[in-house]
Order: sequence, then C-alpha cells, then structure tokens
Amino acid sequence: MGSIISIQEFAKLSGIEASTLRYWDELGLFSPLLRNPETNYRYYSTAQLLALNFVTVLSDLAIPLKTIAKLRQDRDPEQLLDLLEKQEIKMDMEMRNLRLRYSIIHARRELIKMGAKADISQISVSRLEERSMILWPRNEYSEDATFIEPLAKYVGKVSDYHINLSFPVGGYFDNMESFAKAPNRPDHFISIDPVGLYNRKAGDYLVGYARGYYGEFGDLPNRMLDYAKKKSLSLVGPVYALYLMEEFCTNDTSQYLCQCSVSISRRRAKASVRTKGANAGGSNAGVPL
Amino acid sequence: MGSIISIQEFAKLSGIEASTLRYWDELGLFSPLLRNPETNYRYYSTAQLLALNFVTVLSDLAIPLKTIAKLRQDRDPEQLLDLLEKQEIKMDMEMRNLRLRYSIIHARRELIKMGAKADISQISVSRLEERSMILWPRNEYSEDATFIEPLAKYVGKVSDYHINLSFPVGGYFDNMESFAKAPNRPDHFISIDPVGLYNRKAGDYLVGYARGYYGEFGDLPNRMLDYAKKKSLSLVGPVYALYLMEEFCTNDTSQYLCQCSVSISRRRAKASVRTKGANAGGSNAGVPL
DNA sequence: TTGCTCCTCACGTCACGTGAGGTGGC
DNA sequence: TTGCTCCTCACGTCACGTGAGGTGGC
Repeated sequence: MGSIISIQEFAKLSGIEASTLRYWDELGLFSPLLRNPETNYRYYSTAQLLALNFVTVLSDLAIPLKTIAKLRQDRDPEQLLDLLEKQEIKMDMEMRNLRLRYSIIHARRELIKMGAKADISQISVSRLEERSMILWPRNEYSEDATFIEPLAKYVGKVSDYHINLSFPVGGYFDNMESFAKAPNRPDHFISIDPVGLYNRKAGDYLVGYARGYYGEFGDLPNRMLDYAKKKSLSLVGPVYALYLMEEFCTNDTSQYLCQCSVSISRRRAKASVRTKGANAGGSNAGVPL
Repeated sequence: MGSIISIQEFAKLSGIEASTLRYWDELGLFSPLLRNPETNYRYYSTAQLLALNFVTVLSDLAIPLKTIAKLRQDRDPEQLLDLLEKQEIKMDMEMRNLRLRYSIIHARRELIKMGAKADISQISVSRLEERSMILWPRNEYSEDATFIEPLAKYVGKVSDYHINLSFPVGGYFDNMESFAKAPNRPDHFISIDPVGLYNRKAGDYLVGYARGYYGEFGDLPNRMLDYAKKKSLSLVGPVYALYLMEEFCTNDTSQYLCQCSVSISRRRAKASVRTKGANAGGSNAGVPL
C-alpha cells in the first residue's frame, strides 16, 4: 500500500498543489486514502501517486474534471479506448494548430526584423531569399476604391480561398508599369503564408521602402524607375509590396513600412540570362525574360 | 476604411462571438469604430478585421487580455519582437509537451488493445515486437516488502532518473528463476516509455497472462515452466511483466492484467543460435545465450 | 509556549456564456 | 404591428488561488 503521508508531502511528490488536491477531493474526483475523523486531516498513501496519474494525464488533455470523475467511478477498457482514440484525434488537430500559430509568429518576426535593419532611405539592388506566399484572386476596383478596400470582399470568404488573415498581407502588381501607374491599386493581394503555393524566387531585386498607410508610396515608384534607368537595369516580372510593419507593431499608421521589390536583369548580361531562362521550366514569376 | 457593419455581421466575418466582442469592448481591448449615441449600437468597419488579428493572434497564444490591451496602446517593433521571441520559446515547449502527452496516450492505447485481444487463458509462443523502455535502478527489498512498495522510493526522484510515471510501469526479473522464486519481487521496475534507451528486442517469446493486483501471478510461473519443459524450450534472458490493464482502465484491482514474457531458444536449434549469438554485439538483454 | 501544518469557508480571478428585461429599426 | 437585432446588467461557469480565522501536533 505504500507509506502514509500528509497532503503537503503528497503535493510535493506529485507536483499538484495542496489547494488543488483539496478541490479535487471536494469534487469527489480524487480523495485521500483516509482522514483523521477528529482533525479532518487528509492522509494519502504513496501508492496513490500511481492512481493520481489517471487524473493528471486526463486533465492535462483538457478533459473536464467532472467527466474524469465519472470515468473513474465507472471505467472499463472499451470506454477508455474510445476516449483515448478521440483524444489522439483532438491532439493531432492541436498539433497542427500549434504549428500554424508558430509559423504566424515566425513570419511576423522575420518581417519585423527585416524592417528594423533595412536602410529605408535608399533604393538598392539586393538579393532576396525565396518566399512562399498565397496569391489571391485578381482585384476589381470600383471608381474611387483604393488599396485595402477590395480586401473587404474577401474577409467573409477566407476559407474558400484558403486564406489566413493572420499572416501579413501585401500587394502584388503585374509589373512595374502597373505599380507606377496606380500604386494604391494592386492587381492582387498576396499573403506571406508558408503553406502558399506561390513562390517568389530567390534572386537579385531592385528594392525600395516606403513609410505610410496602406497604398501610400509617395514618389517611390518614380525613384525606383530613375534608379533602374541610371544603372541600366531592366525590371522584369511582378512588383511585390510587402508590409514589414503594420498594425501589428505600431499604432501610428504613418509609420507602416512597405518593402517594394521587383526582379532585375542587367542589360549587359541579357544574352546569357536569356539562355539560362530558356532552359528553366516552371513558373515565370520573378524570372528574368 | 471599408464598409460599416453591425456587431453580428462582424462576429460572423471574424469568427468571434458577439458576446466576446462586447467583453473585449468593455475591457478597452478592442472597440467598434463608432457607436450610435442614441441607441448605443456598436458599428464596426470591415477594415477592423485586419486590426482584430492583433488581438486574436496574441490571445490564441494564451497571452492575458490585459497584456494585449496594454501592448495595443503602446506598441513598438522592439517590444513586439521581444514578446514574439518569448512566445516562440514557449510554443517550442508546448510542442514538446504535446508530443509527450500524445505518446502517453498512444502507449496506453496500444497496451489496452493488446490486452483486449489476448487469449489470457493460454500459455503460448508468440512473436513480440521491439519495444523501448526505461529500466529503473535495481530494487532493494526489506523483509516483507512486495511488488509496488519499493516504488515509493522513486516517486520523489523521478526527475533524477528521467522517469515519467504517466507511462505504464511493469516489473523486470533478471531471469525465469528469479521470477519463479519471488514473482512479487521484481529485480527492477521498467516503464514503457518510447524515449527509453532500454530495448526489448523483437523475437519469439514465451508469453503468459495473469489477472490480479500488482505482484499477484498465481501459478503462472509454474505453468510457464511446465509448458517450456513439455515443448523443449529453453528460456533465456529477463522476464518482463507488463501491465496491460491497471488503474487506468479498471477500478477492480483483481482485474488488472499482466503480460509476462521471456525470450526462448528451441533446444534443437541451439547450435545455430549460438553461432549467431557469438557474432552479435551490444546488449545481452533478450538475446539467446 | 512556539512555530508549523492543516482545516473550513468565503471570496477573487480569468474569459467568457447565458439569460432577463427592455428598446429600436424595417 | 411583428419579428429581429441590439442594449445593459447580473449572475453562472470552470478550475483553481488566496487569504481569514481557527485548531492541532511536536
């Protein structure tokens, strides 16, 4: 039977607080082996530490204490097998969920870090790493609609498009002309979601930054075009406008930070790039023509 | 700004219940864009669905609502990076924890299923699969101590031995003689823990079952010895007494079910087994001599 | 005698959920 | 006029945690 110990000792050995043990006793969920009828002191046996596992394991699984109490009164192998099977399924879902939340945190963190170390005053040519995203359906704009307004159409249908709004959202423009013409009207939205099938290829990009609310880019498009002209760069493929900092990390909408990038090909190297491009299969996105 | 919608529409689009939205408003955590001063009706904008992510993402991470509210008032990139980093670490631990709980459930389920389909009246020779376990330190018995009593010595020191009592516990006997002599005094305890370094090898075992409380085996040891004699089997290596059903799935201690197994070598095949055995390195446990 | 442990009882906490009872818009 | 939505206020729920005030054992 093991030796007889006080509630405090039992609490230490089991890792369950004495107040919790009293509560479980009150519920009829788990009671001490015996009580002193005069002092009402609770006495547990060390053998009860094994029996306690029934309660702790199941309560760790977020099964309500009342359910556990019923199960303890009247348990048999089949009933328990049923419960455990359900739990395995539930925990599978929890695991997926946890991984999803983890990747949201991770994506956010990466973007904010990029924003913190960026020299936002300069236009530059930089190597950007591969990045998985989800490309939303093509936007349609009414007369005076701007940047985030078409977003409202999607919010009710996120599951239809497998969109998760917890990941950062940015703008996608078909090409530099489209961006320069109407920087506050992206052709698509794009979200930075690691399970996305759209892939922004790794490579050299012309990169510029803009501070301001969604769709406010100031003279950035022109500055990017000027820079490209001066350096004889040709800008190919879509423009990505990714918000590195938005409502997630600041209250001040004028401090939102957007990274705009577009793939480049140097004119002098055009011929050799073309040869390589002809051999490469798959998506054209971000690949020099 | 998006369009203006009622609390019910906002609840539908966001997946957050209206009562929860009212509670968050009351806390000052997340308030509607505007209210009708006459009717006190709350009106949200669809653009707020993006801002809501700040709250839902962080509350999904089990961050207290008051902390989220403070953060929303006064947020900056560094502060948020700090928080997210801490969260990543916390979620890493959660992930480990979830995996551990999963494996506990899984181990329990496997054992109960084995118990349910076993023909417990028969002694038999069966193939058993490989199984990872943790072998505890050698037991020492006082005069009249039996099976689970030495267990009490370990319960306070589980972390010293890397033992997790949530996994099923069984007995380990050095050999068949030790088991037959004192079936209620295992030489070691052993727990069925998938991270254990002790490995019960796959192979043919003499297997018998006993119903009864810890350490009660009735005439099982003798029946196993008789069977081995009749079939000319030699029993080699340790005896494992694994509880397939115990307090976890029944209240009736006399219904506990223990599977006892010991590795066999057929006498006729002894010579060839010996040759193989001489070549095999590593642990002797369960390997024919 | 003096801490120390233990007891009960009541109330607090956290994040909601659930009516009751009443009002406003189409 | 009739549902329907929305409001506030109060109370319930779950699994404890935290004293207050008192008693018992070494």
